Amino acid sequence: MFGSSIKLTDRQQQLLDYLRQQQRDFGVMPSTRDIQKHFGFSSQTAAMSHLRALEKKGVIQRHPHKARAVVFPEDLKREEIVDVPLYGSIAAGYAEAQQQEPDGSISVDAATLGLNRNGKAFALKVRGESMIGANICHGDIVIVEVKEPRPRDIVAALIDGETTLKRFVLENGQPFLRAENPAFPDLVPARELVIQGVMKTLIRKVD
Amino acid sequence: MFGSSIKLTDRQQQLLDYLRQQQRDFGVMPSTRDIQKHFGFSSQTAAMSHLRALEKKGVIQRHPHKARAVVFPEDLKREEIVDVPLYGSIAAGYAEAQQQEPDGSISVDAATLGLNRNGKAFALKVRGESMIGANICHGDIVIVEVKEPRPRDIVAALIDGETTLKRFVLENGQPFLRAENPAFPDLVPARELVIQGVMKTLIRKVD
DNA sequence: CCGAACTTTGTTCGAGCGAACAGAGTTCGT
DNA sequence: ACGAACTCTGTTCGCTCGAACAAAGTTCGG
Repeated sequence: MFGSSIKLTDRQQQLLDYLRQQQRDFGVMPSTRDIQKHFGFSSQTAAMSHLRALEKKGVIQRHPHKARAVVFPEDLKREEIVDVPLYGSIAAGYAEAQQQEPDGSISVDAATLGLNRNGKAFALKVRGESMIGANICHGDIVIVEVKEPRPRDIVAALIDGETTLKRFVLENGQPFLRAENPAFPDLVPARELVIQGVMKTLIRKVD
Repeated sequence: MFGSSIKLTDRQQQLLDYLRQQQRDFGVMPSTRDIQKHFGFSSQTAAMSHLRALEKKGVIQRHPHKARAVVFPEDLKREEIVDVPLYGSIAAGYAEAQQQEPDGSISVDAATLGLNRNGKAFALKVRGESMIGANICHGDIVIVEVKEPRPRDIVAALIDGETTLKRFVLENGQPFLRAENPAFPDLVPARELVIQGVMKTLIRKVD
């Protein structure tokens, strides 16, 4: 992408990997003494020199006179990340509070998701082809924000004790759900319509 | 989701927001003395107590006896995040090295993307309906990994000085590109076929 | 072969920083 | 009105940690 392609020494690469691993595993950067011990240096100065070298090559940034103050530049440029729990399916009874165990988690920056940290959201794995007319396929992952739907929104709704994706339609003051597939009938709610949220984003992984 | 719903005091929320903001802006956590100064406390102990309270409520974790060692639990559970540059379009001549300025950036965890830090990738905004048969719409964002395509892969290819998305097909030893839309003809390469990468993931934002 | 960059040693200094303790004012629910 | 939780003060102790300096061994390209 740019000038970061200045080559690193073997040792410098090792140090960088160590920094990254520590940050991932503990969330905190090692001090120069931590580095010294990990690499078996007899002096912190060795660690210091390497950090200085890495900083000169632009792969890290440092805040002078602050402890454990090594930063990766890419982390600074990054937007805020939000974590969305992924449910393979949502069982009945958990319509309001998602108290189930997630099947995993999806972490994306808020900007591409169109969400903020406050808005509750979850991800749902699509089953079946009932929304194929909206180009939503079996196996796709849909990010759903918990909020009131507007007409024509695609929503996650609780039907027969199972969450499915449908389009929310309002005709003559009567709300109902419509599949985007001629093979599926409209669904007029028997009693009440349990809408769990509104689709905001779609993610599809190809093999 | 779980017990993190223990309510925070106003002051505790302010402190948490401050921690988050500092981490975003500088990549480093504030020390107790930084907190003290920021809130105008006359003693660090106030900061200490609040940190302890936040830790007890589970919204932060701390590494005892380490400097600036406050961690957000969600950051620890999170998978590795990779940043993918987004290009609205890729002009000719930049087929190999993406030396253009990105129109933005997408940050997603590696697991969701199916990529690792090493593999080069970029994101592309889809224009037109030529892949509608594969349920890829105008306006979708496609993550493309730079690598050799296998037959039947969907690829980003350079055609007439512009990058487009097509299916890579191999028939009788002859490679060509096929749109997933009957209104578009097959594209047999005049001279050579410039494949920029293979589609790995699709992201669609709905209004 | 010579020098530049990389790598490591050994030591000292002083500010950074978490931790602890005793005490007290404030808010809020019951 | 009583207590619990929240909030803040003032101070001291001692490890943590970055920084600096002088020196030298190692690797490697030209």
